[in-house]
Amino acid sequence: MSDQPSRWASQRIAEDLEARIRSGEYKPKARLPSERSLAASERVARNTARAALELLERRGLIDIVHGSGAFVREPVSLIRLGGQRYSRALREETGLSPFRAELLKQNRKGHSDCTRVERVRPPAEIAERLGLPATTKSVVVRENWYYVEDQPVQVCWTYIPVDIAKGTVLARNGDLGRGSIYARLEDAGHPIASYRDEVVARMPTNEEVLGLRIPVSVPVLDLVHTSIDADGRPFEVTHFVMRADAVALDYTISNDL
Amino acid sequence: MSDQPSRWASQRIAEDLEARIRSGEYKPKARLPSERSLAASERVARNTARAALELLERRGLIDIVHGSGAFVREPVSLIRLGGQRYSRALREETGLSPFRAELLKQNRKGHSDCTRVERVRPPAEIAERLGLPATTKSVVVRENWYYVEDQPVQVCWTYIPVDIAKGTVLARNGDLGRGSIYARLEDAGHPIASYRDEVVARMPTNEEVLGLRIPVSVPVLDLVHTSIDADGRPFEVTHFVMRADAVALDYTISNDL
DNA sequence: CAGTGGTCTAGACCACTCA
DNA sequence: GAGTGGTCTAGACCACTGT
Repeated sequence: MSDQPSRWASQRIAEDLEARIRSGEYKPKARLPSERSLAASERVARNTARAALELLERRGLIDIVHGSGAFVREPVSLIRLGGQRYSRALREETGLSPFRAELLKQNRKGHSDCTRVERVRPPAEIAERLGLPATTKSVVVRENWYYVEDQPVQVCWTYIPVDIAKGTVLARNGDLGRGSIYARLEDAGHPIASYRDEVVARMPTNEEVLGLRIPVSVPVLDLVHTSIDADGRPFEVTHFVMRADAVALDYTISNDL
Repeated sequence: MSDQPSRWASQRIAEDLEARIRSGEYKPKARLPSERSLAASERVARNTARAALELLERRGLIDIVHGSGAFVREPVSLIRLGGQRYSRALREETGLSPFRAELLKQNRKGHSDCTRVERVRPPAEIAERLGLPATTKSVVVRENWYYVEDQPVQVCWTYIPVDIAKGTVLARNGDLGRGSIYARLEDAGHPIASYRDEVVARMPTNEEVLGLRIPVSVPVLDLVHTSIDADGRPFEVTHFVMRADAVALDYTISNDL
């Protein structure tokens, strides 16, 4: 029935600690024994005790903090981003942005923060998806950070062609008003008729580890969203980076036979 | 302009090696110096040379093989799984399963392999999505492995209620014929009117590392697909696990306003 | 400043690969 | 069996956290 004891000391110690975490002996946020005390109590070298803790960190059970200790990670509950989050119905019902509407639907607390609105030369992948020539010098980019219960879970950059954003609130950093960005794009003559979401998963870059405060060993979802109007023309591209242990995607799609 | 040299020897050595990989000095599949020879040439302890190689492995640049050496990883090119892969049009045009139709569209070589067809007690999440009572004793499960250029990139388990599969080729391990599984489900009176895809990303389990031959440090996409018929009833659930460095998802969705 | 994790050394023995 | 990576020891010093 039960597994044979692991051949390796570091593995055995890690399994011991894991069992004690799962049993509740170490609760979320509790501090595990220090490397030195583990080494003494398990009668191994400090490096071996350390290796055991690193195994648990890589498996996502604990966070190790330099100078402070190893702590049981709090379980995060998934926020599901539904494929219907761009619908006008949801927007008009709540007056909220897609993210906040989704939070409300799931009865979760959170907020978002627009940290930057400026004109930049669009990255090649963005210009291509907006149907702009590669030589395009300038698009409006809006950077937004999203928080669930004060934890950063998602960051995105929304790119809008200058001729669409120019002279509107979309080009300024300020309150976007009822219905948020997609309502304003609709005001500007661009309702979302359809959209394309391209999704990959990967490990976070160093910047993302710092910015999203992601524990090492947590991957990110990298999503490029392209909004398309009734004429089939793309008018907005948003690049999302999301903590994969905090965000799930949920698409319901009618099958065009 | 350039970064200051890294404080740590292991980091510096890793950056050195990375530069030499990117410059083409070490080409894909090439073997890097052994830990012992690196240690000697860099005048560090073997553990330090080893730590440098582990950094590169975690970043996905090399694969370390016990007893053999450290090898530059070959870049994998993404296979994109489009949201239209379930459409009857694509199926009838090619006569292929969604995966193989997608491969054909992208002009890639690959194959799939049905390794198991049997009756099992459905996991709770599956029974729930199929709209079956939690007490359901038996559904048909079909396990399939998918390969691109002979590399395993995806495994899935398709669950079909017994009353739908019973007496059909769906309950047997054998050629499913033209159009594959969704054509046979349609024959059985269940065309896909819509479907729901639930996507998360996570690190692979140990079993998945072995089965999909995933390098450590590559996450997986975990997708639960539910097919729904014209009456709004689910009739098939497939649980996919995909190598995230080999598979991307691509949904084009018409926005119901 | 005491205690924590982070990196490193110079060895040892074990497990695996490949000719 | 020679050479590779995998684990471990028993130390050392450095960097960071908190009181």
